[in-house]
Amino acid sequence: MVTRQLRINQQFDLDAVLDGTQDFRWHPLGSGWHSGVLRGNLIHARKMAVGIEYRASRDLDYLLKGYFRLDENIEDIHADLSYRCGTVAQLVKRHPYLRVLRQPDRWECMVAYICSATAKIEDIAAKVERIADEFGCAIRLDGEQRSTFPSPASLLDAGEDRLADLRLGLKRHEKIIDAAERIQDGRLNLEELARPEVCYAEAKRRLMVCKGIGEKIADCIALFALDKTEAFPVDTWVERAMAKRFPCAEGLVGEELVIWAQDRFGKYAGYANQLLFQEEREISKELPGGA
DNA sequence: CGCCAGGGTAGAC
DNA sequence: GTCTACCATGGC
Repeated sequence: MVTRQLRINQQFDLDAVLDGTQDFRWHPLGSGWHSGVLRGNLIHARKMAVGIEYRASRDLDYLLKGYFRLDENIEDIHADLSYRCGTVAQLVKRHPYLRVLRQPDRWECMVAYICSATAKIEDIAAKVERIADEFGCAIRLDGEQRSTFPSPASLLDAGEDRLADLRLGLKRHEKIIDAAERIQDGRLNLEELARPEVCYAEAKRRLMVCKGIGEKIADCIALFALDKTEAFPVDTWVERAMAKRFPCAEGLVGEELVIWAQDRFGKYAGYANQLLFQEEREISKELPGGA
């Protein structure tokens, strides 16, 4: 067991980062602590003045640096986005600590977003947790027990019926099994798609072959798990946010809107996407029912 | 009880 | 190409 401080030499706020809802496997523990599962590691973390403090079974500094994208300079990205778009410049000021996570378990991320269609955030988290608790391995830390996320092989082993018993809704068990089979037999290789040589469009195309993965979910996986920062997932929130702020993009649907956004926001369109998403969510929290 | 919540798909026109 | 019903589940 280790307790470590990870010093972060750039603007960073763990609470704000985890308030973004890209990774569904974090929940609050009280007293500012958060519990999460990263690549099979149970971790307890809290915000510090100059970074974070965490407890885990081993040193996770390297893993966390990748996860939080500390290898890139967020200020440069903010500057680029702000130069390209005044509207996004305002959003950067309002959400300076928002980050796009690079999720280390690509498979888990894929399953999580397959579970995301027409579900509320808490429901998605609950579904992912149910899958882990049922088919993953128990892991413990300081009296808390959670579960690793099961591999494709583990889920195939368990079988579609047992997955269906979890009541994931919208025939998600079929879609998850289909994805697991593709990974298992090599038709789909997430590690390869994550390589920089594989471009965004190609990665997205390969993902969309899978059952239950359309434009939006493919973009989520590409952005959060495959390191394609130009991915631009258009859900109902982003659609609303865009309609309000970019009347000139009115009428664009599906891929047309994605291309428009990438043209305007550039290589880090995904960051602009998350800023729009976060802002829209906060607005709706403040004014329930407001258009 | 009716409504809605991070979409995707097949079938109809 | 665009529109529609349907897919399930839980919470309010």
